[in-house]
Amino acid sequence: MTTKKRITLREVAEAVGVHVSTVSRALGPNTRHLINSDVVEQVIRASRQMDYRRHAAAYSLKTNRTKTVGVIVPDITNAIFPPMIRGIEDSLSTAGYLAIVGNTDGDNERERTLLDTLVGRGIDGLILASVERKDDVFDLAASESIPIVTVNRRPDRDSVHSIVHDESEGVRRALTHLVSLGHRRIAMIAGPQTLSTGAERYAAFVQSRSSLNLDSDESLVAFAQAYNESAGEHCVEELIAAGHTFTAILCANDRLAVGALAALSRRNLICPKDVSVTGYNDMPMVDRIDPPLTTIRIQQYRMGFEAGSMLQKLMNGESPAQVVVLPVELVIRSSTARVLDGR
Amino acid sequence: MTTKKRITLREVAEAVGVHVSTVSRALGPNTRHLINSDVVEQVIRASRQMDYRRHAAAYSLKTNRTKTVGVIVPDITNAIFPPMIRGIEDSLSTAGYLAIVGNTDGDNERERTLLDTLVGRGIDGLILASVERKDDVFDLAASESIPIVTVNRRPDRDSVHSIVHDESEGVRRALTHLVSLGHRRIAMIAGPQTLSTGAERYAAFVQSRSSLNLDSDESLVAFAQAYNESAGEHCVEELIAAGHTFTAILCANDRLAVGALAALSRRNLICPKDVSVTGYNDMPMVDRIDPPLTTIRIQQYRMGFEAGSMLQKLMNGESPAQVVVLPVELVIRSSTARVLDGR
DNA sequence: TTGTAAGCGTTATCAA
DNA sequence: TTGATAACGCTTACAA
Repeated sequence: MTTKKRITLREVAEAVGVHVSTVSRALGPNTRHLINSDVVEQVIRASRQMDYRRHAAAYSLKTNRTKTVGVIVPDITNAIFPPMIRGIEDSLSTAGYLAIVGNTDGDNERERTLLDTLVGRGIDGLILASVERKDDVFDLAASESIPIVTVNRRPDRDSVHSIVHDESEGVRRALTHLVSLGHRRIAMIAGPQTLSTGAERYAAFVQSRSSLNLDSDESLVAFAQAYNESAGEHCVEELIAAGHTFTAILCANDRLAVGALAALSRRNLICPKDVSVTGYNDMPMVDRIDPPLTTIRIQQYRMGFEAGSMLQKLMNGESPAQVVVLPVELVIRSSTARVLDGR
Repeated sequence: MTTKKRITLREVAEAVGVHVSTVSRALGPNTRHLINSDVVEQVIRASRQMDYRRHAAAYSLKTNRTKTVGVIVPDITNAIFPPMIRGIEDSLSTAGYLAIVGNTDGDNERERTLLDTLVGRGIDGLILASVERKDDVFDLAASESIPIVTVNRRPDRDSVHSIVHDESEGVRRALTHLVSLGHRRIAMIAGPQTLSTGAERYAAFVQSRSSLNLDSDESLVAFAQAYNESAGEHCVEELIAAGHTFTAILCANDRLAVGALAALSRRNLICPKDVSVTGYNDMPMVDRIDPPLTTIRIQQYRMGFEAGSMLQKLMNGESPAQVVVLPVELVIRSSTARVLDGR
């Protein structure tokens, strides 16, 4: 119950026997050089010993910087986000920034309120993992003219800083892999076309399919309304209902793939014997499901880390590369297999 | 690119033609009554129209309150936490509090750093979901004399405010359910005994087992080192290796149960035909696994909400009930079935 | 009912 | 190299 009193600059100054401003300067890495090094030494020792910690509010009031950035994710439950957040935190904390992460559950209203609270608190920067191709919240945030970086997705707009993955390459690899196993009639469960990942993966599919000379039947594509399991199930039903045959399904996302797997087994179609399935993201646990999922691995942690660094540059007034495109990797597991009968 | 300028009290005051302090009072719900209601009206209208927002740092500096609370969870990936966090946020936001949630991944060092950053920033209160029975971080936080509420778990200490569930009742229900299906030899996978939930559920098992007159063979209990799937698998191996027979396993947690299921099927034991399994928590997805898990449902959202309310009372200097114990519910699904042969 | 003024802990400008 | 001082935007005695 020892109510620790907060130590202020003034107290440190008194202890050392110098003026407050001297202490302030001695403690700031950028102003330290102005002060006699013995004094700096003394000040640092004293502040350490007295357990001085800068009063964040006072600092903010004076400098108008909070050393805080907001992070908005669509769904914290989605296992790809925690590693990403960790990456963001790790890169930001080195420079003394704190990340406040908020979760929108895809609710646009909630996202707006969240942004409002964050801006109200005064954040120095914003990382958006939730952005849609046309995004009010992004526009709103941008109009506040605080630095923004989007991760994983990007809006249909120029001059947006973002960290994304090489979507075409990912789709191309998955498709090439399937083709190398003898598949020719390959269906796709495409993601929401309102998201850049959804649109780009679909475009890449169309593109790669033709460059690989595959049957390009439009009815072999089902569009999911959301990146979740039930949308995946629904799409499989749709594909089957359309009456077309296929020996493989390329899914725009692991959760869609998980749903697809469930729907297939409900139809007594065995994966991979009857139909091969690929996912996208390599989220945690997909190596533990039945069958372990062949998927495209993205760099979750790194994506976050890079976003943090990019944002820091922006906040320092530098001009980092506008877009960083991270490479992806094909992870082959047991949900894909050689096609059985010649076709 | 319209750099919106921040509106200050002074500007609102000028617009209305009164003094800053009048505006301040008119805007504060507690001081509003001091001001002529016409003026209040005017001030509110003006501030709305000018989009005034209180400068959080200035407010904090003056009042020494940040309207911010820290929330520390062990593992955000664990699906029981997001609903809980949502509950916390919802209850706190009504009073203008912002929750900053941090994730420790069970890393004690990280937890300490996190607490440090939070305290450094000045939080008005703390919610700990990560607490162990003996917990340095809790002690540290307590020594800062900021209000703390623990959720879901509690330390072995008196005078700790917390929201927990009725663990004995939960275990009792699960066990009674199994007994009602004819099971007599029931194993337990107990959770880490360093956590209150682990210890309490184990104690309840021992207690209920004797009051139900079951075989009380100590080797029918395996202790998991952590609440995760691999620990669950490991424990099943241990139980089987011990060579004892059992027709059911009561698991201290859903993730342990998921692991147990995996291990059983690897041993070609069918659940629930050969052995019934129960979980604990009713976390998302356990109704989708194979077989859908019989489990004890805890109130994740409500737990968070109550924690938020309790903390608010504490922060207001009130004295809420020290411990709130929430009731649990048995959810019967397909992982439990009547025992086959008389035994 | 409203105004005055002090002060929260910093940083930054200016002088010394 | 250091000190004095003002200012950041707000709340809150105290006065009027």
